[in-house]
Amino acid sequence: MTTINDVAKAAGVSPATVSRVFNGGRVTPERAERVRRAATELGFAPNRVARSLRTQRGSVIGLVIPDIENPFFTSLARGVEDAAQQTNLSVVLCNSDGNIDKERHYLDIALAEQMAGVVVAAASRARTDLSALMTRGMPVVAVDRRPRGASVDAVLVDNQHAGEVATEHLVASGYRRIACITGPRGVSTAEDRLAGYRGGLRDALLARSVPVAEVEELVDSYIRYADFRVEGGHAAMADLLALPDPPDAVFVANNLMTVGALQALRQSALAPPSFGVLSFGDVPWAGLVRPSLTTVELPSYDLGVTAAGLLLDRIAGRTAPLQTVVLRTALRVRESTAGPS
Amino acid sequence: MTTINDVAKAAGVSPATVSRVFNGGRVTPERAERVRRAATELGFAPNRVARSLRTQRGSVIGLVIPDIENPFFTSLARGVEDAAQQTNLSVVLCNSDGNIDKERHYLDIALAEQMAGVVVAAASRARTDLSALMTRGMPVVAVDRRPRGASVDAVLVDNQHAGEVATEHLVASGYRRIACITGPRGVSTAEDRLAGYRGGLRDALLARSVPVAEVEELVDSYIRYADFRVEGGHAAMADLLALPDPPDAVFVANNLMTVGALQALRQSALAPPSFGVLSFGDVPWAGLVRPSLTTVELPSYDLGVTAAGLLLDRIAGRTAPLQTVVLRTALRVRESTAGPS
DNA sequence: CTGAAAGCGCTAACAA
DNA sequence: TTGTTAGCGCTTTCAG
Repeated sequence: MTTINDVAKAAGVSPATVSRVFNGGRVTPERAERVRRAATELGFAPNRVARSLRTQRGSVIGLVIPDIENPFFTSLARGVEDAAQQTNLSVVLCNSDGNIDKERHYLDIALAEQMAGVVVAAASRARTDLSALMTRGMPVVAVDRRPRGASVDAVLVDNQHAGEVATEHLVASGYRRIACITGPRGVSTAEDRLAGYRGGLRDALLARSVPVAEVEELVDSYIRYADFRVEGGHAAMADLLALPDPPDAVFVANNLMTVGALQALRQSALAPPSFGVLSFGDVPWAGLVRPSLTTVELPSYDLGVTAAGLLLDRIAGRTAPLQTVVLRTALRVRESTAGPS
Repeated sequence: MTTINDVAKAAGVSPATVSRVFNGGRVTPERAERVRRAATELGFAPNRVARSLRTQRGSVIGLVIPDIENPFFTSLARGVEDAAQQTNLSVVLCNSDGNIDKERHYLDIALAEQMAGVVVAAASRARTDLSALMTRGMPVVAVDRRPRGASVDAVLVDNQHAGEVATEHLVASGYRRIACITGPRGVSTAEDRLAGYRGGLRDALLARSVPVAEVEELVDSYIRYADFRVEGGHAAMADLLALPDPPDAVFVANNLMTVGALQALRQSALAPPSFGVLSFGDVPWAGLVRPSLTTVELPSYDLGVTAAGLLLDRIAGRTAPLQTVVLRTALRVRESTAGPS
């Protein structure tokens, strides 16, 4: 392995000068040129590990997400990677599986590895603990969810608003008994999307002059909490269909659960659009299924790019006050919510 | 940041002893206990960067793939990550986009970062150059494609055999004019799948007593080379449909192009299974589209696990001769190839 | 502008 | 078994 010393010797300068050439220090053009030539000749590339040790700052950022196989995070990851690449930073992929312990393990590694920073889609809003990173001054940006009480930059989507818009769309399409399958209790994204659903549906019921007293009970009876996974969506849908007065449409709070819900519907010989289905979170194949699927499109790639951008700024030393960026969603209407009958 | 020295001081031992405690060296239980206690009290975690510099071997492996957004690689990546995690190695994600230069850049970083090893799905069989890594003794495992002339362990699937099986299935289902959309010329996976198609179809035609002289020409006329991407699949399918005697079924050599092909079919008001569609490479939604999609299922997750396993063995010092592991595919028959009529 | 020298935190000989 | 010592390759004062 050729080191900075080899290059220095070959170019007839000191190691310090070589270092300066590679880090934008002031060196006379003539010597700089000599150094550069020697470097290419010897096939020299600075040893990042040594540099990291010396500067106490690595050239790697961590990306902690629940699961890269969820298309939402796949795309987010790609955004982070593309943005990081611009600044010559590498991305370490960490799948937490929504498991608090696994997540903590990765955060510890981020510290031990002296990573330059971390982008984290927290496993839990309440229990994810970023304080160790903060204490050591490691830049952190939260995406999708912001851990409670953590003072970090965050990039989010307006879940509640999107949930409301989605529900209103189902109402407007003529569905009357609209159910909601949301994520685990206590997970902010799940709660927010549910809140949007609640708001949208409550308004609709009141407009239909359902007595105020009955509204809450009616709304509640059509809500199921699941786990943001395929199986959970399946079980919840099956449960809803077993109701004495089953729903005629469902707002599913994430893409994975939508897959499960569709399976359950099929097993009951039900299909959109006579049974309305609206998925929160796009899936790559939404336009291909027959009928095509109406979705709330999340800007997952941009979420990644934006989060990485914020992180890179912090790494570069920006000291501005904390920011929260909220990216907008878009309701993409397709066939699965064309209306009953 | 607490260092090994702080712990040593607190425990009343030498830094070397602390190091040994954390690396399985021989230390009397009593002192080891004292060290461990001091370590937890001080919240000490060994600095991986310093260790990497000292040992010349990092605790990070590189994963170089064309694109994490391709579900095949998503799943492969997850497999690699899961396997690496077992050994406390982290995975750096590198998307080459099939671009030779981007790929080389990442391989250079692997060197500079002193990564413990690299799993690579080469951008090009002919042009991907692993020699720099080999020279420096960095363990490398190839997945999916094996760069020409590189002496590395490899984990592959039997593309040709799978292509043959797929084609035979289309024949058996009653389709008569079976086309093939494959990947770029010179890409081994594309060529192998095509070879399988050729073999399968040739046999079928001969069995149908088509004159030997005509067979090759017939087969060739239904072959299109595309780029393994959605757009390419779309264009190729459109082109095939414009033929005077258009095909009645198509074998598409990867999942992305299948999406494009399906779009093109839809635009021509054609649909499976009257027009047979068989995709090489599974897609998460294959069972959900209507009609559901017959696919050659690739063991992408296991490909990742196996490759990482091989790599970890090498990192651990295995010196056994080079291995090539071929994982088997499975034809998953669904509705899209139920037959014409 | 340039070079000498001092480590960053850790591990691996070598001695004891 | 334990401690001492000498770096891994780089950056960064501090003199010159």
